[in-house]
Amino acid sequence: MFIEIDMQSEIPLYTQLADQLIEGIASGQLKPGDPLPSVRSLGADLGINLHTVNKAYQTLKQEGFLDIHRKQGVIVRSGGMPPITDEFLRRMGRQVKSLAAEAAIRGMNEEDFVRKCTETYRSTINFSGGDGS
Amino acid sequence: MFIEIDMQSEIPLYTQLADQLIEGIASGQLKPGDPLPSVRSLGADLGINLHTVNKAYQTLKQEGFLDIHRKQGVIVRSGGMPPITDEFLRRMGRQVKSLAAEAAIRGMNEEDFVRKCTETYRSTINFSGGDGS
DNA sequence: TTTCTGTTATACTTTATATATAACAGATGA
DNA sequence: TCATCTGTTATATATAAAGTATAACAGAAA
Repeated sequence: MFIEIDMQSEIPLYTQLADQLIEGIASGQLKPGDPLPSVRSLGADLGINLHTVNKAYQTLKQEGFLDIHRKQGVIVRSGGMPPITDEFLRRMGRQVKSLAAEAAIRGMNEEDFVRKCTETYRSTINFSGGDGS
Repeated sequence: MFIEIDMQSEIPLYTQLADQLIEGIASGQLKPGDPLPSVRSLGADLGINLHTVNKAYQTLKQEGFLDIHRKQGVIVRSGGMPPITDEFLRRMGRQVKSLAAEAAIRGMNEEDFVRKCTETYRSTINFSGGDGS
């Protein structure tokens, strides 16, 4: 796996894990139907508890990014990803607003702010593992 | 004050307060040199403890957005706001990356994502209280 | 039957968040 | 001088979040 956990970070471990799984899906490193490691093996790999892994899995299952079957285990959802919701737009708006305010105070103008957001979006969805087939 | 605290939110109270003060500075509702309410009066106004207010004030003082003098009390920093730092760029990059990944998965393309960021930046720094003088 | 799976349950520790109360020293205004 | 307000510090408490540890269960697979 490509997951890297920073034990010194102030960001909760299960949040770091869930974020990186989301980013893996967005970048194409994880494709619909792809199996994920078991909570025990991934926990052992990352050096964290299986319940911490399970909390990340459950969160992403609840939000519709993962499916968990008795047979196949944990897989990336293959029946279509969740759409844009009002809840997501509100959450994105709140976080971007907070960042934009601090950026503006620090002297970052609209052009630079938007450029940074654009570049970040592109670097997030474009991963070298993708092929043009 | 224009501060509104949501007691039901999962976001810590001192974070809500600090965020809204930052947004007040960015929008021009709070200008350099402007005095802020005392920790006791603002706490009473918002219905929260003075230590919670103090934690928000201390955080913003530490980051360079506020000054606290024995005489003038708490005021918006008038000697120049903190610049763009590597730490800020990293933090912004991390948060935008997380949002961009989820947005892309949910079907929001680059154009819509960037538009939302642009509109949010503009609505953050443009406040009706500003005049063109 | 053994092994692996997700899941649930219980218990525990540590940290973060928030409040309550009190006290102190500097500054202010009557 | 005296009362009041300021930020600040200290102590204590309560609650929740985060993370770990251990165990057990039932379904599936070899």
